[in-house]
Amino acid sequence: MASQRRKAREEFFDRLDQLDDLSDSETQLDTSSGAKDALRPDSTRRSTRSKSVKPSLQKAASSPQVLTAPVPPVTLLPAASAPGRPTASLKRARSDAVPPSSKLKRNAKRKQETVVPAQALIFPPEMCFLFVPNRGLTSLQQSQIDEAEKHGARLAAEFSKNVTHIVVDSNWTLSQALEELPDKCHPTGITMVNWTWVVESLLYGLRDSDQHRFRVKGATGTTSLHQTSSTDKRPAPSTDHDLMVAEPKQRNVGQTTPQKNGRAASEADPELSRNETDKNAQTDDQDELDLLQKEMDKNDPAIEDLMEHDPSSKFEGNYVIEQSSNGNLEHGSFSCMNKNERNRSSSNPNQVTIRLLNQMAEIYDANTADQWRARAFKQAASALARQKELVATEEQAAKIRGIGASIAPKIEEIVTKGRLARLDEANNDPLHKTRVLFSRVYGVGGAQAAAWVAAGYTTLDDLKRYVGLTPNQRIGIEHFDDFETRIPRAEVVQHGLIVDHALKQTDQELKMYIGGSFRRGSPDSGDIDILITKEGAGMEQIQTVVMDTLIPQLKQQGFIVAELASGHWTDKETPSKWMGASVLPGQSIWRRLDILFVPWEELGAALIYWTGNDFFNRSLRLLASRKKMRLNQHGL
DNA sequence: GGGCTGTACTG
DNA sequence: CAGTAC
DNA sequence: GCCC
DNA sequence: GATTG
DNA sequence: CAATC
Repeated sequence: MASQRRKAREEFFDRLDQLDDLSDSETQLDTSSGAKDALRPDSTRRSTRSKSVKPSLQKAASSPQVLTAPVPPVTLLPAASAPGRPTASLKRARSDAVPPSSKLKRNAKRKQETVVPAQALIFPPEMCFLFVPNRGLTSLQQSQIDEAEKHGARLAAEFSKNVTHIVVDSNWTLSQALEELPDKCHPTGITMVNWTWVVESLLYGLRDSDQHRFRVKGATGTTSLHQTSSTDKRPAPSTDHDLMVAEPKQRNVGQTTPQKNGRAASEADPELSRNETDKNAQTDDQDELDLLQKEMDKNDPAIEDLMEHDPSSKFEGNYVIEQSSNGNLEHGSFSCMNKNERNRSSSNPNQVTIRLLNQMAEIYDANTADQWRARAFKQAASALARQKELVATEEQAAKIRGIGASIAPKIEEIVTKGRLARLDEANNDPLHKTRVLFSRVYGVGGAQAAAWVAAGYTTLDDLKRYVGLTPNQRIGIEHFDDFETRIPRAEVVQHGLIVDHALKQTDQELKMYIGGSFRRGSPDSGDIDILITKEGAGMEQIQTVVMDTLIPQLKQQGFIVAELASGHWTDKETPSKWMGASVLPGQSIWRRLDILFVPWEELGAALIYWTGNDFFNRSLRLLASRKKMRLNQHGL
């Protein structure tokens, strides 16, 4: 029986291994084999908790019957309408014993190389920096400059021949920066970079300045002002590969465990040719590879550590799950098994339809809290997003999986009339609009919104004045716009760097990853998801260090400005996440920041979860459950 | 008809 | 426990 | 609302 | 999908 | 096999 179980799990992973990338409505994920390997019980899963498995072997029925629990009675009070069905609680058999048997050598090796003496020289003596601006600096900037100096940076007080690098505040444009410089000086041949370059170099070793994100805003070339470097001819050269996340334009060339490939990678790794897809991009690929390689040779823990590497964590069986008989499962319909078609939303001919369908979903979310109907509309919209052609007729629409008898005619209606009566109806209803508005506040959902509307409130201001808001809701209202503003990818990095910096001061061994849409390669994100882990560490240790040291420090620094949820210790459970808000130095907009405490053992599963997206996770978990397994953020 | 992911935090 | 969020 |  | 007619 | 649950 135990072996059957094991086999099932093996198969589950094998299937996953066949995937090149994941389905995602917006972006493509470079499925890191890292995550998969991490989750995979290293091939020969020895009797995972098998004793605990045995007793409950009877049948799936022994596992939480909650699955069939009746929907609780719905009361008439608006606020109480349609509560979610209680979810099954898992029987958990947490194993904290059983140390990882085989650390991957890969990792061990990497480890070694990674350890850099604290005060290593980062900037070679021939470099000379001029910072722009070089007065009126924020304390953060000043300390960064100090730090740079400690690591070998030579500073110039003003422009001179000696200057090799002009470092411009990341928020400044090129023209702004030039005004700071003497007119006559023509910084030809001098490298212009933005501040990020220095910060990243400090944290991770000298960065290649010839990268997009180090460009001064408004500059055309990557580096030298008037030097037209031929490397800039291509429209979008290397972007983020040292971030090791989804490569926006082409298939990910780099291995997910690049450090292992060493030089050989660029030569004749069969893996690479397998990945080769775009003949025209050959040179680009080569260049990118070289760049990537350079980074790897320098082998900084680099941002690579921020997001992705091969953690070689291993999974410890956590759940007592049932293996009843069960035959084979056809899985033609799991979106988690599809590649992402990368149909850029901007170019999707069904754009309008998608938007309206999503609005329909919003209605059911906020108005009637009908999660299933809302879900159906969202899935239908998502299905349309995957179409390459305009879907104009009911017949066309009905063929698409996820679109049925009710939505199909709506699609035709939208395409022919440009509008949807049902939606107009709702939009003309001020009560509906107010409900939707209210439920957009952080901490307010459909039920609360409906209750407030029913009580006669119509504006956010009303709520502030007359309603007993929870602290979180108050923050949600105060920063309503902030929290709805998308976060540019570059800013996500900034937040990540600040956290990472503080992290390293706390304990060099702590590692962090940025997850969420950032990790999926999105050009912008709704919030910032950060996973913190440490080799060999458990949840308690990480939670403690983060809550006792990291968070207070970041608060004191003014970076963390709000705490929305931080959990509390109980007899049995250690808090596993922190949610709050952060602000970049010198800025005013608050960003939603989530920090997750991830035990080393669970890194793989945690990465899967926190990389998402929603649809992907749900699909993958559903797939697991059909196989009589359960997947969550802790493991399979 | 019955399922639709599975969990954590707040009040 | 319901509501909300991830 | 969709799917099985 | 299972049941029903 | 389609309609129904």
